[in-house]
Amino acid sequence: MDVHELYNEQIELSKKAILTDSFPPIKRVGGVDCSYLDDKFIIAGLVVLDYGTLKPIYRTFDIQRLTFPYIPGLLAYREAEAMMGVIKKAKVRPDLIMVDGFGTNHPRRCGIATHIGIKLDVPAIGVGKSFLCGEVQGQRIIQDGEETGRLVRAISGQKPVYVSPGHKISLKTAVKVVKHCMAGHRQPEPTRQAHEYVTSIKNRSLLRENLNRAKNGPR
DNA sequence: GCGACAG
DNA sequence: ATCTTGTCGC
Repeated sequence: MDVHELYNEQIELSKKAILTDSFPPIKRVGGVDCSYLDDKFIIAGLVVLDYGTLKPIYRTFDIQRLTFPYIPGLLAYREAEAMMGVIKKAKVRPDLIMVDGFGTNHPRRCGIATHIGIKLDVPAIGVGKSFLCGEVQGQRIIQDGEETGRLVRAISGQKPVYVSPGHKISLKTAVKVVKHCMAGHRQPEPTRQAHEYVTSIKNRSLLRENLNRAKNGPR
C-alpha cells in the first residue's frame, strides 16, 4: 500500500466534513471501541446509551480479520471498517456516535471519527486519550490558526481527554455533548462502556480458545 | 536531517 | 492496542 494515496483520500474526505450542528435532538448516543485478538482479528463493539440517563440500552460487537498495521495518522484504515461494520449491523440506531480517537484534530483534518462520520453519514465526535497534534493553548488545540479540538476533563487536575468534532457537529457542541456524558470517569460513558464491552468480548474469546486447547491439544 | 506520532 | 506485579495516592 502507498501511504500517499491514503493521505490524499483523507484530504479529500476532510473536505466533505460538515462541522456545524445538523442532527435532531439526541435521544441515544453510541460509543465504539476496538480491541485485538492475537494481532489477527479485530473486535469492534458498539454500546448505545440513553442520552438522558446514560444507561446502556443496547450493544453488539463484530469481529473481522486484521488487515492493516498501526500507523500514526492512519488509524482509520486499521479500525474503521470493523467499527462501521458493527454500527451497520446494530438493531438500535444511535443519533450520534462517539469514537475512540480523533476527528478534525488530525494532521490532515481527518481522524477516524471524521472518516466514519462521512462514510456512514452519521454525526460523530472523536474522543482521544492522548495528544496527537496541534498547539495546546489552555483548553484549546490550535492548528494553522484554527481551533480543531479541546481538552476536556471530568475532574480538574486529572488527565484530559481530547475532543474534536468528526462530522455533522460543531466543536462547541461536541464539547457540550462529551461533558454531558461524563460520569466521574476520565472518559465519557459511551466510549468508556464500549471499551469495557470489547474487553469482555476479548476475554470471553480467549477463554473459549483455552478451553478448546485443553480439550483438543493434550493428546 | 530531526522530531512527533490517535489505537 | 498488548504484555503484566506490585504499588502510589485519593
